[in-house]
Parts: sequence; C-alpha cells; structure tokens
Amino acid sequence: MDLATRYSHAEVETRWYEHWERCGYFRSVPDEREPFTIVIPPPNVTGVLHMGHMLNNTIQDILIRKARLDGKNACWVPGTDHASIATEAKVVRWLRDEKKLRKADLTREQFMEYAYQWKDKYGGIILQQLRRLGASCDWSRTAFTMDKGYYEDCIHVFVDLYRKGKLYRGLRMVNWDPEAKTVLSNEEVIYHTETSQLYHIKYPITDASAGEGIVIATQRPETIFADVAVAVNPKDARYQHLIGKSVRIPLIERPIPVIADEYVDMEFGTGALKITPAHDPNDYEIGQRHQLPMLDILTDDGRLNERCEYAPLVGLDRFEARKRMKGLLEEGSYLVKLEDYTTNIGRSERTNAVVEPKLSLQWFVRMSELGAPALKAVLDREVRFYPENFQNLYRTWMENLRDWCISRQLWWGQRIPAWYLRSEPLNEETHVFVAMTAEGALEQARQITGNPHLTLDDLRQDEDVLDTWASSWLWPISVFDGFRKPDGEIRYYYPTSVLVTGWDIIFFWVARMIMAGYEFRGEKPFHAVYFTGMVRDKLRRKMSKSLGNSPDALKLLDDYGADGVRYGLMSSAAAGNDILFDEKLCENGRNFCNKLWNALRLVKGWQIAEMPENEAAARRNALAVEWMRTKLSQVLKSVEEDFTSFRLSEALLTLYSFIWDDFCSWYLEIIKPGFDKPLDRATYEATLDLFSDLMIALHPFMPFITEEIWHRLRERAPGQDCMVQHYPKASAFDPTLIEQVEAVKALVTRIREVRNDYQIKPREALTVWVENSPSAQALFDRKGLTEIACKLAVLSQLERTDTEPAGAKSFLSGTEKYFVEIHQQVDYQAERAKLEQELAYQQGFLKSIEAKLANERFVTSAPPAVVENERKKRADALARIHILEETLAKLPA
RNA sequence: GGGCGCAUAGCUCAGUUGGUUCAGAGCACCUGCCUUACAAGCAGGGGGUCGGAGGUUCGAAUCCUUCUGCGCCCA
Repeated sequence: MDLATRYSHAEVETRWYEHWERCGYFRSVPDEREPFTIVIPPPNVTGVLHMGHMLNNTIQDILIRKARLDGKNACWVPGTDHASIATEAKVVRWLRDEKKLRKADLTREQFMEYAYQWKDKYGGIILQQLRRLGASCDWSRTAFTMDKGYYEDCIHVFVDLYRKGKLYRGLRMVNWDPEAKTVLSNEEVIYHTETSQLYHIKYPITDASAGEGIVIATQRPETIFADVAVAVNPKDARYQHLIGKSVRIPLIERPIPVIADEYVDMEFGTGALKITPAHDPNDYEIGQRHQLPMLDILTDDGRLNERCEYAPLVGLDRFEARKRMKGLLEEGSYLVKLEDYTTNIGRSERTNAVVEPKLSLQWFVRMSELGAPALKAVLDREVRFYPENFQNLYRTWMENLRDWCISRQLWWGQRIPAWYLRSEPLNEETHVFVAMTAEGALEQARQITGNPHLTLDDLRQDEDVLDTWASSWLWPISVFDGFRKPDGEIRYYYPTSVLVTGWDIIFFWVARMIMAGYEFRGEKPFHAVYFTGMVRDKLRRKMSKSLGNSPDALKLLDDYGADGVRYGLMSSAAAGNDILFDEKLCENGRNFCNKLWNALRLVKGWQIAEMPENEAAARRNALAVEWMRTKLSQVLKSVEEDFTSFRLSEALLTLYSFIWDDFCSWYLEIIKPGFDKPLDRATYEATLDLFSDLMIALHPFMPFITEEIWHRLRERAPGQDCMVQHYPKASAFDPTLIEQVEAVKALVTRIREVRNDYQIKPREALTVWVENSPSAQALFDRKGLTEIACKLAVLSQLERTDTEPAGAKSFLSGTEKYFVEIHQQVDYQAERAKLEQELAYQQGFLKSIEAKLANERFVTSAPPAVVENERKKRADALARIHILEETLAKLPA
C-alpha cells in the first residue's frame, strides 16, 4: 500500500459523510432496541456555525455515536428556531436592501410570505455546516419552530394554558425595546455598568410657608412630566413637615403630593424620590400601594408624547429630550446639581437599545404552578445536571419566579390566538376570546355576548406573536408530534436521554422545557442535562461576532479537519467549564490524526510470514499482544465509567494516551520486525484486530479518520462500517501483567537515560545484567518479558547474575539492581552524587511511611488494604535503600 | 446589596467517595536525534511547599472556618 506520510482529511471527510448518509445510518425509527435520544438545541435559523455550536454539537455527536455503537437506537433530532426578533430584523433589512420595501408598507400576510421566502433561501445554513463537523443527525426529522405542525402546537398550548387559568392578559410593567418596538422578557435585558449623570432637581412647594422646595435626584430628567408624587422615608426628619403637602413639577407646574414610603432610601441622593409609576418598576409598586395614577408619557418608539404637557419636547426622542431638559432646568433655576454617576443600564439583548420600563398590556404565563414540579424534579435528581452544581443556580431562579411575558410586538412568530370585539376596543380585558381558530372564537363571542348575529368581521385578532421561547420550550415534545399524536412515537423517544446546552440558557430554555414536560406530558423531557461552558478567547472574552474574536469555524474545519477540531474542543472541555479556545489544541488533534495514519502505514507496510522469526520473537510478540489486550480492557473500563458520568474529555485523553503511548510507542515498537524481516501472521492478525478495536473506541470522538483507517486495515464487506460496529467491551483482566510491563518500561527508560548520559548510540547493542533476587526472578520468569526489554532497549543480552560484573555501570529500577556494560570510564563522582540524592529521597520516603505505620490509630482505623499497601511500600523502600547503600559502598572513590 | 463559583508547573487545565511513589496532562522550555511509520516526529530532562492563615482527621490538593485576589448571576 502506498500511502502519503501525511494524513489529509479533506477528501476523507466528505467521502465518509456521504457514505454514512447514503447508508441511512443516521436514521432512527422506533424498534425493539433501547432508545437513546437527543434533541438538538435548535440554533437560530439565521445562524452560522460558531465555536459554541461546534463544541455543543461535537458533544452531542459523541454521545449519539457512542450509544449507536453500544447497540442502542440512537436518534438525534436536528432543527432550527425561528428566533422571532432576530429573524424579523434580518428580514426587514433584507426587504429594505434587496426588495426596496419597508415593513410598514406591507400587510402582515405579505410580510410573512417574504419572511418564509427569506427563510427558505438563507435560513438553516447552519444545518449544512453541522454536516461538515460530522454530526450524525437524523436529517429526515429536521424540525423548525414555525413548521405548520409546530405552529399549531404552540397555539394549542396557549389555548390550553388559558383554559386552565395559567395564562392571563394584564397591564404590567414590562421591559420595552423602543427600537424593536416590542416587549422583552427580563432575561432578554442585559445590564452593563455605564456612566450617566444624576440630576438634582428642585420641585417648588405649593404652600410657600412650608419652605422653598424639595430636591430630588434622577438620571432621567425627561420623565419628571410623568411624576405623580414625591416620596420620602416616613422616618426622615428632614421631610416630616412636608408629608401631605404638595409640590409642583418644574416647567409644567402640575402639583403632586409628597407621600411617605418605607421604600425610599434616606441615604441615596437627597432622600426624596420622584414617583413615576408608568416608567419605573419600583415606582410602579409604590404607585400601586398609594393608589396613585399612572401617566405614560412615552411613545412606542421612545419619544415624548403629548401627555407630558410640555409642548416644546413633544415628539422628541427620550435622549434628545434629556439633553434639552438640562438647559431648560438651568434656565428655570430648577437644576441644583449635576453629578457623574455609574449605574447599571439595561439594554436589549437583540438591538442594544436602552430598555425603557413601560406599562403595557401583555400576555403572561403564571409561573408559580408550572415551576413547582420542575424545581422538584431537579432537586430530587429526577433530572440530573452535569455538573451538578448548576442545581444551585437553577434553584435560586426557580424559587423566585416571576410571571413570564410571552407576547411580542412582532409579526414573525406564532400569532396569539386571542380575538377581541372590534366594537369594544376598550373592553379588551374582559371580552377576550381565546380559541384554536377564529371560528372557535366567534362561537365564544356569540355565547358570551348573547348576540348570535356576530360574524368574523366583528372580531379582531390580537396582533402580537409569541415569545420565541414560548415555542422552543415545547421542542422535546413537539419534534416527536407529542401534541398531535400523544400515543405515537413520542412514547418511544420521550423522555429524551440527555440535553446538551450552554449554561447561559438554563432559564430561557432548560427550566421552561422541564416545566412544559411536566405540564403537557406529565413527565420530564430528559433524564440528564449536560451543560457546556462558554467558548472564550485567550483574553477570556466570550467569543462573539461583534467582538470579531471568534475564529472562522469553517476555516478551522478546513485547516485541521473535523476530527482535529473535535479533538481540540474536547481535549479541554470539562462539563460546565468555560474553555479558553486556542487553535493549538486543534493542531494537537490534527497531529493525532497524523499519528494514527502513520501507525496504519507502518502496520500495512509489513511483510507477513506464516511463522515467527524465532523462538524469542514468538515469545516477545505473544506477550506483547497479551499485554495490549489486557491494557485495552483496563482502558475500556475507565472509558465506560467516564461516559457514564459524562466525563468526555477524560475518556478522550485516556484513549489518546493509550493509542499514542502504549500502542504506538511501546506495542508497535515491540512487534516491529527488523529491516526487511517479516512479521508472523498471528501477531499481524492480532494487531489488526487491536487496531480495529481502537478505531471503534475512538470513533465517537473522531469519526472520520477512524472510519478511514478501519477500512484500510482490512477488506470490509458492504455495511461493515466502523460507525455501526459494536463498541468493544472490557473483559476481566489481570493487572499483574500491566505492572510487569510497566517495570520493563521503567527499565528501558533507565537504559535510554544511560545511553543519553554516556552518548552511546541508540543502535549499539548493550549487555545488561540484573542482580539475582526473588523479585527479579518473579519478574523475568514471565515468558517474553526479557525479550521485550531486549528489543526496546536494544540489548544483546539481559541475564541474571550473582556477582557484580566488572566495568559496568549499575542503576536501580523498581526494586531491582541492574548493571550495564558501557566500555568507557564511569563518571564515579557524578554517579555518587546521583546515588546519594536518590538515597536521601528514599530514606525520607521510608521515614514518612514508618511514621504512618507506627501510628496505632492509622493501623487500626485505616482500611486494611491501605495499611497493607503501606507495608508493601515500606518493604520496597527498604529493598531500594539496601541496594543503594551497597552500591555506594562499592563505588570507587 | 443578595447569591454562586474559581485559585494546582511559565500558559491552559485534569485530579471522582479524603488513602497506590499523588502532586499529573498538553503546550512552552532544555539536551540529543532527519533511527528504513510519523520532524505534525523520536529519546531523555528540568520545573509546582496545590492562593494565605487556621481547623477537623491516623492521613488533606480534596472536608470546615477565615482572609486575599479574580469571575459570573440576580437586584
């Protein structure tokens, strides 16, 4: 076989992905096997592959491929999220740039048609990109949160919750995004510390006898027109005489009362607080307590409206108005002080506009009842979190649930199935008809109003759509048709096995899916949640498009191959830990591929003979194979445990070092035949089998190269692909052999060290003796071990001796004393220094062990195995010290 | 202001229920090698009193308290 010295991934990866897909390996249909199900966290339909996706989906693919190899019916459902606000923004921009259309000029229906057009043309690119990564999703199941069926499910759930009294419409303080002109949930508001200015403004007192005025502090001077009171703390001596009096709002002279409320912090600002219930959540609360009116002075796009009563500012943007206020207040001598001030400003996650608290009529889900079973499930480990400490975060949030505002003032999304009477616009709060269809709503309207003559034209549907998360929380149910066919295949696939997602959406999505699972199916949506960390750059910044610090995912795949990138991501990605991404890690992955490739070249390059070269080779190879099989069992056992506890990086690193170090550096070197010599068939076949097993074991992590090598190792029948084999199972193994080989490895290393020290050529054969002792005997009685040592250390002989050979350098390895013939003057001075250092270490070591063993309480309270082990350590140390002392004594001065 | 988490080699991090010669890996570094699989490699090596202090224990990187320094979430 003529193979290039470097592995090239490009052709291999596309070829195998196509092959797997053609063979239908990704497809899952219910059968008698145990299911293993994952639903993808649907990326935004507008999304393109970034580092976070690659990490997240690599993990899912590893779990899915492993389950498939374990003989389970693995089903990974892909899909995308319609991402209402993000996508609508994209579509609006596209319409403007490409079609020269403005949203305002389109009807809702026209807009939706364009939006679907856009989605079909540009949406879901990311699903194509996931294929490059090797994702073995069942593409035939690709779902989309705006698919017809999915849409219906959302509507069904809305109606269901409404009927159950878990959904209501109400006037509440909400976070308003004046740019997108929509309400945002609390989770969609991002707080940053920003500097602004604190205005100290004097409100003149109506009753001049009580004083000149009261000074309040605010960062938003333009909102004074919406003030309905000034509040002070009832305990505040400074203001006692003013409580109950009234003050006048600067510029407009409207009188407002001075009230007392515990909420007011006497230390903050001047201790007097302007109360603006329509534009501040805390003021809203105070307003409610004191039955104050609410005055909304802002338009939906953040401009002052006529209710502010100050004509010069009507129509101005809130920030422009703020600027003008400064001059106006100064002019009227109302501005007492202006100071710089740092505070947390909330901005819209999507548009980055400063969020305005605003009073608004919206739809809310009552969270208290939904939250209870979802919290319990996690605390009872019914749904297990990996890592477990995310439970804390989850609990804190779940214990402080606030009602969820699920209406959004957008078009791209599921339109809220609520209808109102056109003739009674003011009665919306009472005359709401919630139904699956307009006809259903009409039916209700007729009954409730008692007017049988009402027609569809008398009804008007709510203009708003659902919050995106109010569709994605149904994902694990809806993708299996759980609402429309509750007894269909969902009974097989649900609850899903594991959810893999970033911890940043634990509230947005994870918590709500758990709630939806219990609410609509009476069962958890998944058994486990694996939280991935955030991928950060070397400066610990979250990778984002706006920072431009994210490497181009596709370029990484080009440069290092999917296997290399998967390795790079996984090698440093313990669950829940953020990873500082470094391309260097992908380079390691690529190098590993090359290592595997070259191991293949080596093995396939050998000539084969029916019989071993000689007795020695036969023994050597037989033991090597036995050792490798034993070690493989040990490794598989540990890999299996790692998978059970989702310690995927551990599993990968275990396999990596087993393959690189044990298989390549030791095993292949042991059995490697001499120049132009053949390898015996038995060893060759065993090696191919071992190599094949290694490829299956590594396949979940690095699917492409393992498939390629699997096929190059042997001629495989059609359908005999690596990805559909059985994962190798650990069998019972005897650790003694592993220990013995480790002893030989240590010996070989010591001999190589001697070569380095004395500059003896690697190929120059050396003669080595081991001092006769019971332990030396026990070690080298193992058939084949001596031959292995000779091969690896390049020895002409390794024999036991009772006498010290002349002109040899001695050294200690394990508990044995060895002599190596070096044909040159031994540097006794250096030798003595080395031995003394070693002796000092061993004596210290011995001392610590003896202290332990002399301790009565240790011997009585520690487990017997631990004590026994300490005794063995003592015996070994004593043996070593004896040898060292003896050697030192005999050393020429 | 409330809560959560982190601190281990120059860098990035593992280290599971406290117990094996347990102080590890990769990268970086040093020395020697283009040895007939692989220089994307091979052989060998140096480097950390596990953030500080105290405590529990026969035994602590691991458990507890506290301090310091970071990070994050919520208000």
